[in-house]
Amino acid sequence: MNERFDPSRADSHWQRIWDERQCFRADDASDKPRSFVLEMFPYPSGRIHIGHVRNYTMGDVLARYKRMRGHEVLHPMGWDAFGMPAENAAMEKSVHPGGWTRENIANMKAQLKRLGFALDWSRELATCEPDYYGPEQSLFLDLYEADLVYRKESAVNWDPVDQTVLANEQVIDGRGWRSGALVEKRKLSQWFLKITDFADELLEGLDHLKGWPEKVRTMQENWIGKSQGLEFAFTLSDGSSLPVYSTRPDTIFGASFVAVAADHPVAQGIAATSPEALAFIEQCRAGGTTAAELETAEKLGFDTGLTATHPFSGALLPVYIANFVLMDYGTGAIMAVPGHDQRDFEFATKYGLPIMRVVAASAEEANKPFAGEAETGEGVLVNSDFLDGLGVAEAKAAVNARAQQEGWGSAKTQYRLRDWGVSRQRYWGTPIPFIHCEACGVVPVPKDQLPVVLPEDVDFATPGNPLLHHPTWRHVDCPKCGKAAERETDTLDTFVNSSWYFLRFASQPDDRPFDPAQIAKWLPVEQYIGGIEHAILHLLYARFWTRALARIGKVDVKEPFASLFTQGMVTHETYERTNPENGQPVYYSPAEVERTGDGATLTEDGQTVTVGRVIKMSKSKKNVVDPDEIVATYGADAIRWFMLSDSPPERDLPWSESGIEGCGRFVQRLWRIFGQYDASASGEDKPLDRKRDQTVAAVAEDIEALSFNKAVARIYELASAIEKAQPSASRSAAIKAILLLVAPMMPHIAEEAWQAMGDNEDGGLVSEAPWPEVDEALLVEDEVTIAVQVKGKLRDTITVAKGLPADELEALALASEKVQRSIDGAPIRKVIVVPDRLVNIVA
RNA sequence: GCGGACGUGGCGGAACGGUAGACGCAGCGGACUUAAAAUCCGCUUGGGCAUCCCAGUGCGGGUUCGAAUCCCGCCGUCCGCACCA
Repeated sequence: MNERFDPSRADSHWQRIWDERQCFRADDASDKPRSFVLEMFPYPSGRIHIGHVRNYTMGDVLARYKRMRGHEVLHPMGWDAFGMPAENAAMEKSVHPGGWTRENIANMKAQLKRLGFALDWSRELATCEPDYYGPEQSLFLDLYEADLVYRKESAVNWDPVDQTVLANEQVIDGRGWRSGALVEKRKLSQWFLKITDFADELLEGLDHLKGWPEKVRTMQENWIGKSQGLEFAFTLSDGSSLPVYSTRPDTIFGASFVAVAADHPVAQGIAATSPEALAFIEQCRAGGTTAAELETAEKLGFDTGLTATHPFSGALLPVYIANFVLMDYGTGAIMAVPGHDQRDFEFATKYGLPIMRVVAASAEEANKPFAGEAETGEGVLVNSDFLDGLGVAEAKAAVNARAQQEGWGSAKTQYRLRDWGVSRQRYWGTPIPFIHCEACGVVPVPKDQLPVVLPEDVDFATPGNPLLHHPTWRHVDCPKCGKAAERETDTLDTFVNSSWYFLRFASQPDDRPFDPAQIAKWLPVEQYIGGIEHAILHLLYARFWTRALARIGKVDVKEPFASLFTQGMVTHETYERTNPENGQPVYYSPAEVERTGDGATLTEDGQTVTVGRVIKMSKSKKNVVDPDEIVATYGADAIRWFMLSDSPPERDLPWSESGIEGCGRFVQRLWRIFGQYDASASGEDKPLDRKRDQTVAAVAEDIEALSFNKAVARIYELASAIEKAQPSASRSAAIKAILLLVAPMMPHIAEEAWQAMGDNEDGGLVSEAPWPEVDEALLVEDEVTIAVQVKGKLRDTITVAKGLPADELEALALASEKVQRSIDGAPIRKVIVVPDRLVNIVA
């Protein structure tokens, strides 16, 4: 063996061998147990970033490990290739989105290959290709036939200067990001998927997703937001009826005003005759639209002059237009109970409206004043007529019953979840396969005419959707009547693309989206790994899409991902100086900076730069490192090892230059250990045998739990034990074992050493070798070290045979000189003995 | 504002309610070398500067023979958000 391991040669060598032998192709016909390991596929932005490397390394270790455990592993890769950045590039650099995207894919694929991932590239897919989005169109038509797709009016952000629809993120302070023009709300007829039909199913299904993090399930549960409440109508002073929804009907006697959303018909009606009301509504629309902005914004209202009659007391409650009421939830109108809802409390305080107590800790506290905030907890009803003395739950039931009985309201289950709007007024997406005919209306494209292919000859110089002003593409004959008609020019939300790609990975026939028999074999995905930012939307949409396909009999699986793991971000410290001219920070990249002990200097001028906080790597802060450069310097195994070391995978991983250097050193250290392998060595080293098998068993457990940092620590320990050992058959066995343990993590050096050891007669690869067997008997220690405490404080430790009875342990503990000194003659009151663990003497 | 999580050495972190700080990084000392790199050995929570003891897991309480771990109340940091009526 050479003295040093040379990754620049070995990496590409083994990557080529794996390719040639098609080591990682999944066999659909295999009768082995199956493992579908999947990481969220990347958007082809152009370069792999460190976060991808972390994500794919974790999946790769699991995939390679499962293969060693005798599983048939499906570990595919593809490209989430539709989306806005390609169109932005087209506008900025005059390149075609398709060309730009495909070039990025080629670059990133080469980068992934250099990292040595065990991927089945034969199943590679890109969502921007007709062989992917064509089948998607066909599935969309299936859902349409099943009445799960419909059209309705919905508002979009319209940039009047760029003549284009903007995404929320393109609206900055109410203005278009490019034009700077004030954004208008425009109503368009758009396509929706009936995800709300599945609200209960999706909620219910969360209970069975045992392999999902609790926090993600909670987030989805809150997102779906099932609530039980009362929908009832107020009679207004103009004679009309105003339906409201409340989850706290028990507090109805505490209602002191009624509020409607700015977009509510009542508000619109008032605005028609009141310029002040109109101005107020405009003001509400101008403000921020996110929850955080709205919740922290000052509560504002406009008194409409109308009143609403309280259904029980007959009191006349003022009706306000309020900026904190949402048109999208419930009926867009509320009964406001300031005493028991914080938002209502703030509003009532501002506008001097009554704040009444209707829930109290006890009847005696019926008139206790409020301590500056609403009380939303449990209690008994007070000041509430026939409800007095009831608990909150009973009172809700009583009010609901009365409303039902008297015919002015009824109990209702409400969901926060809204239907999924999938229309995008953009070019670079899946064309929605419909045709608009003046005579026949909206007509689906017949399946034998799919795919509806995006035209390549498009013009980005003209503002707006290129599909709209393409000279010929839109114009088709109606499939029904044959007269001239027009294609739908909206494309599908890219979340549709990612809602079924895992199905296409499992099966990709030419003539249909997938073969259900293959889906049944591979799905659900055994382990899905990706960023927490997808906790709600992507994961909920994928769950919905799968369930929708199951409902219409296309697949036999309801939940696509059996286990989910959400990884942390990769972070790095920042380097900055303050620009003396404008006081703004100027950031420097790690490559421009030299780290010196506590501080850092800019290489260019040798002057110091401030070492800033450790934050998520981002281009704007320049605290990024390029995986390619790391691979070129240290090799793929070192960067993979770094991704797995130290930080638990669900937490953030701080990147550091010294950390990757340490990983590079460990690669060489391993190489020296491998070099000590001697197949002919003899002699037994029992403690090393035990350490070896304990490590093998523990690392297996750690990998299955995705606790890679712990597995890494154990491998370090075994490495140290091997280095301290004398040559023996045991040492050679331990070296072989550690090679197999690191093989899923550092496959290149593992292959190189496997070959160099030369006792794999058939010339097999370590990538095809089985995981080492463990002698269960060796795992059991025969000696244990026991803690001896006096009054809970450690005073001594004693090493004894494992399984020693309690009375003997107690005697040994009391015999300890240190213990006797600590007891100092005090009477012993109690002795707690935990066999094989500790003795605690209470004196 | 609401929801979710997390607080352990200089840093990343280990630790079924049972020896806190495994393992890695950084640092210090030493060996090897003409020298450097590489490598190897040792030390590394704080304090009293004793093989001994005291304190110590964000802060304050509590449960327990025993708490980083369980409970209550604070403080701080991070993440998500579509006002959930």
